[in-house]
Amino acid sequence: MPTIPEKPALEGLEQKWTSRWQADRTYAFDRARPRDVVYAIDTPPPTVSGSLHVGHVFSYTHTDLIARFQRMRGRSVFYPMGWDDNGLPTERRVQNYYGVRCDPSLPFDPAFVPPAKPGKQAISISRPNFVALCAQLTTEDEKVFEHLWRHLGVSVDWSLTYATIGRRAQRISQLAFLRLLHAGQAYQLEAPTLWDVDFRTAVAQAELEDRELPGAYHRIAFAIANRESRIDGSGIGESGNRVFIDTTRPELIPACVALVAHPDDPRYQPLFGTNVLTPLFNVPVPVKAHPLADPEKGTGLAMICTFGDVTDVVWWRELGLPVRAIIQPNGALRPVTFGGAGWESTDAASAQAAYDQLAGLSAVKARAKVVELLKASGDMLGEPRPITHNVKFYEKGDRPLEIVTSRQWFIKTMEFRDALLGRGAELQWHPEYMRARFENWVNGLNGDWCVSRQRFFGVPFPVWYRVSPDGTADVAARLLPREDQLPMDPSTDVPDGFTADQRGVPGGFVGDPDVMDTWATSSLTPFIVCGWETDPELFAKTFPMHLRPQGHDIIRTWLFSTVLRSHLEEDALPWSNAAISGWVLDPDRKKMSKSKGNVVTPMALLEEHGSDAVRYWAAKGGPGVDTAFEPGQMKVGRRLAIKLLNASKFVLGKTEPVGPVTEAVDRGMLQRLAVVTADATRHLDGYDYSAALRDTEAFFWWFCDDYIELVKRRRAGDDAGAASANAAAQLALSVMLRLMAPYLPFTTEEVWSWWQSGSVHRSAWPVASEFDVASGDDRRDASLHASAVTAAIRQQRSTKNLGFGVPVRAALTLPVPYESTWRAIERDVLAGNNALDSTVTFSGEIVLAEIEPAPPAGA
RNA sequence: AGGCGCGUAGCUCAGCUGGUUAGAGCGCCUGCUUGACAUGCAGGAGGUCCGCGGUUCGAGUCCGCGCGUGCCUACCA
Repeated sequence: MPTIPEKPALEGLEQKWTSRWQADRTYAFDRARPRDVVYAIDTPPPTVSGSLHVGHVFSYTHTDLIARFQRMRGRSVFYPMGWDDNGLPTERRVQNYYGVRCDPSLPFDPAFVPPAKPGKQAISISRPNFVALCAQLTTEDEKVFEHLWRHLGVSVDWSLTYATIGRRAQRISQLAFLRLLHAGQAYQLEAPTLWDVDFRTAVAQAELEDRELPGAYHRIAFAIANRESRIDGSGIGESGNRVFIDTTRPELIPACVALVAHPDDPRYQPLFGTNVLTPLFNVPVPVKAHPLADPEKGTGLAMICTFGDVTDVVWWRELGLPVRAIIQPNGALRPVTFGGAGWESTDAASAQAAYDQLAGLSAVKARAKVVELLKASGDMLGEPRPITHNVKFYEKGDRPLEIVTSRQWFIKTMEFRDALLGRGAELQWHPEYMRARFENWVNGLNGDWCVSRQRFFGVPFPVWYRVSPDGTADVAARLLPREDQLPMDPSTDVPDGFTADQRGVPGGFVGDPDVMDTWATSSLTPFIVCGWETDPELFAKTFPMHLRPQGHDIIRTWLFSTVLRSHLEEDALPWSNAAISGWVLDPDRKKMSKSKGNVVTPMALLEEHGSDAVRYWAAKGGPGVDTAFEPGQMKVGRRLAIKLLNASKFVLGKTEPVGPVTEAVDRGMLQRLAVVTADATRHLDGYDYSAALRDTEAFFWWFCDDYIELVKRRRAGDDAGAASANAAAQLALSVMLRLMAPYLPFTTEEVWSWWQSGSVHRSAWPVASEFDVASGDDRRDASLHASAVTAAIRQQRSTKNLGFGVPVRAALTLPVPYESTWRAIERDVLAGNNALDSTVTFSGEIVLAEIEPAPPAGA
């Protein structure tokens, strides 16, 4: 006999079942099972120092739907969770939380304890102390995150957790790096690099974002050094001995190394090959021709600086120009001496006088100063013309990126572009069209991947250098650790053959000061979780993995870099499927974001509506589809869950007698459910969880509103008809609970526990053979006809204002095909509609009902 | 500027390979204590399927053009 609560409710189900699942290891991965039944998921490790938002709940639910479906289909689901604690967001949080800053020159202080409250002045601490604080804080954050995921019902195996800064991740990151280095696929190069002047670190192309910024065109005169080359045309000064450029960055005039125009631009033909003089500084610079110069833009003549933007880098490289760098890593203009090599000027004294007013200023302040100087010298035509333009920023940065020449580590990507496109074609995308995002990105790559960051809380490069007699690092003389020494930190570990006191001294060694880009570690999540190079047995069973779920915003970063690393190390795709979730949009159809102040705290949301209700909303947002944040949908989900409790209570409230399923309405119901099951299975196999939910949900409501209403009186008896109804209803309930288990894991588990042993989440996904008790004929029409006649009678009741409590007589006109089903459904239809009797004629094509109140009993 | 989505009821969305009078839920209106559920049930109103062309016996669905909207990429002179 089922044990059913008097008043079933959703409240408290999350607590009850999360602890039970944990105790029973319901979602534990069984590594003893063979590879062909494993289903491995590489789920995004959330940035643990960031805040969780509704988007996380949305997309992690999608992943969990697939995980639960695959588990019920008999797969051994490998579903680990990671924490992305590596990198800048954590550093920032630690700095603010404790009021500290990292100074790598300081020695480790084992006695350091952070202040209870951050002081006004940031305390400088050593790198090991700083990293320890990062680790401490992220551990706290991880607990909060894990609690939320458990509360949401994500069926992760929590014994498989990893952190991207953890020992395991560090070892694999360093090992993979050394392999790339040995293979010649990682290299170090001194090159112009995108640089954030606040974080003082290099950043990669993938981390850029454009922001619209107000700016202004300044029309600036360059003197034509050779007076013979007179030219005409627009943009050229009337006097003929000056040419004009438009620039938004006049402060870079001292860094100008050439002017450039399109080779076919008639206005500037005479200038090509000649020199002009920069204003204020009188530095001779050549006028070059290059097809990238746009005749339509500005005056058609551009100033090439080292370096104002990425186009400058292209011009500089392709035209073989010298470097005249003025922006320092901190963003300030560095001191320069005019007249010396590389800074030749026809008037060094006045150049120096001008520049001395700029040195030490930030770019923005220097700009204002240069404008002032240009106005005074008469080299600026008119006033600056305000424009808005897009400027490249580091996605986490506050000031526009500069381009600074520095020594950085790179991983080769450019030579693998075609191979990566091939991998993108090989990968199954859900939805299919997301592949275009990947191809778009790969086709647009303009350089190898810069992986070094001048930061602290990250995986160090496992490299030392010999120190030259002059005390500087000899970057050509690398000292590498053995693989069995990993993970290591070159700032504290000592290379073989050296002693600690040789650090930094001539003839000694020094560690590479940089850490890896977070994506250099995050791109290895399949390796970290599958035990690459550490657990060959596990690796063979889980890699390549089956599913990478993620948002479309990180296709260019996470997905791309993971495909690259897997291609380089294993010559394979890291996973066979990528399921891409959409955005969560606010009611104005804008992406939910903190800055808009429209972010809802996920935990509050789960507590308000219930986890199953929130999951329902998330599940309705199909793969890749941007979905509105809609509490209304969560209420619908909640109603569904409550309805499931109540309907289950009703079905299980009377389980006897049971017998063969003989009645047409029962058989038709089961036959329809068999179709629903097949459809839902097919949809989920294709990662279309929302379509599967739609089918299942629609059937469930029909089951409640029509089927149960039709058979509840027959079922109340104890004859063969009741036995048929009981058997059918219980089978249907079992199937529906399992079909809904991935979506409503708490509710379905609760009901399952009333009458079944074990977890519904470990039960078998319904299959066709379960419906054999109703096979052999096709009674689906009978069940549909019963519904149609019921609808017609209900409409009459409503029109004539006859409540259900009023017994009626019905005169029915039914379409001819009903002749074959009517006899089999008549009893249920009449009972289910409180109709005492009926007269029926078969004609026409639509169902017509006329009803009148039946005479009172005994009349 | 290119690429990719999207545009269907007041709102949020389904409508697969083209096939009767275009669907669901929410909201709205009108009723109903019917023995699981008023956290419920029944009924109803509500649509030029963005526009214009084309293919077809037939187009919400396929093709072209346009408009609107969102994202990705490019655009820093």
